[in-house]
Amino acid sequence: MPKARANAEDGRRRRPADGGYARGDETRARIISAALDVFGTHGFGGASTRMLAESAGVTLPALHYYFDSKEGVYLACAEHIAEQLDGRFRGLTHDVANALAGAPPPRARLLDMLLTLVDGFADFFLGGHELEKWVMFIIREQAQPTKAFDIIFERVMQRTFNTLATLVGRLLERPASDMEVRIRTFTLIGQLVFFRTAREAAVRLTGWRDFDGERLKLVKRVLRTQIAAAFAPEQKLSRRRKS
Amino acid sequence: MPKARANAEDGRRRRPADGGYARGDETRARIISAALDVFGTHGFGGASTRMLAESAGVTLPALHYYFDSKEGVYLACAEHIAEQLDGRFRGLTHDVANALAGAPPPRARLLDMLLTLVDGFADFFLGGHELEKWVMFIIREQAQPTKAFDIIFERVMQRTFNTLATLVGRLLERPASDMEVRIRTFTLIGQLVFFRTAREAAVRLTGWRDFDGERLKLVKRVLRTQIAAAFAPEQKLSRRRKS
DNA sequence: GTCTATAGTCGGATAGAC
DNA sequence: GTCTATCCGACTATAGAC
Repeated sequence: MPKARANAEDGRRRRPADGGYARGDETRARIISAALDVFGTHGFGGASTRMLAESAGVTLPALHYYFDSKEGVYLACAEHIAEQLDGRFRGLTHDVANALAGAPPPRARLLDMLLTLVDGFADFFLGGHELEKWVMFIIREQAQPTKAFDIIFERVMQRTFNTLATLVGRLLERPASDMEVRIRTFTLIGQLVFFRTAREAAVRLTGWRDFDGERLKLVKRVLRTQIAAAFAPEQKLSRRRKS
Repeated sequence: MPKARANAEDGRRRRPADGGYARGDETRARIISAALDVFGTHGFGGASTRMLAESAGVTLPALHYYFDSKEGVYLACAEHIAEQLDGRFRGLTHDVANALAGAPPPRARLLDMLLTLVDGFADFFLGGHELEKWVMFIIREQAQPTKAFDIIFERVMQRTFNTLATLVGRLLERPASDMEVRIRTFTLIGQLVFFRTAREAAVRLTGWRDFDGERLKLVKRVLRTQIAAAFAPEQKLSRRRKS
């Protein structure tokens, strides 16, 4: 895939020295917004600069003016995704992170927080926001990670996962670093994300066209049931102890 | 992505009329084998015919001799994947399908079958076979399905999913067509597949390099625990009844 | 059946006018 | 900052010798 660039600022062109965020910034934003869509749908290799330009309603050289190269546009997309996801997920995990930092909440409260969190993630992953193409962007990066993956992983995934793992850990009375805790956290997320990564299969297997309204409610109910069962006190953990 | 072709046999060139599977069939197989790797890694757009040819150790025109076009190679890959997956999954689900066709097995036996099945799927999705690149091939198709997705869906996914759903349905005392049953089946698979689709994230979050040996055992143990809990008799289903 | 050579197209990127 | 026009390399695909 793309060659690394020798110069400057993640492929983004430096702003002119006279300073000031001129009208061009709106164009810049429009390019990124369109590129998210195009890259998300076709991938880096499948998207052409001409597609990107047309989709953004700008001419081809505009792309190279605002971003040094196609890769520059791509990385700018990754940064945009990281920024937006970070904001969104921070909103979801904010209360949990606070609660976990303070006095240990009772078990019922912990489970409640987890269920609420999963509910929020379900809205995010199953609903049809503008954000939906981003997931494919990220999934593709997992097949062959570029700098874009580093950006998103370090700025969003790591923190969000650790918050979740800490919560799961509390429920299992183990630290967030425990591997069993981390695996369980991972499978938990997997249940949700699969509706997005295997969306076409999901659509065909359910006969649904989307996952909104009542359908979303059904999915959430199933998830709650399963998670509540998985974290039922008697079922706390499997036999083996680590140390 | 690729334009549909007007002619012949899923893009595969008809064999010469003198019949006979000459030496060329070995070349053909080598091309497909290499192409699976290249398409799996780079996607359709990201892969070039030159890559395909070099990787297979053939010259460029050989590609067009055996397959009409780049798309022909791609579709042949899809057929290969469908064929192999079908074989593999039939092996896994064979006993289950038989058991479900006969006299209703006791509940404990049903759960046991489900756990065994999940074990088998875990080996498949987490282990590092030759088959590993295929998953990315399929995941990409979910973003923007082409004929390749139809091939794989109809030949493998549908049947495998329905077997699983039937089993899950029995455990929940509902038909395989019930939406709650299908959703639960879907989340079940999601837990497994996520280790492959989000492999890079999984690797970074666990610090593991692969999911073999003891690590695979840990993942399997976690899955068994969770599934057993989710299908515990008391936890049979959520409140609502359908009809 | 397999090659070399090449046609024809489209890709990313740039020059230079305005 | 934004455009038209264009370069040039890489791409898919084919023609035609062997």
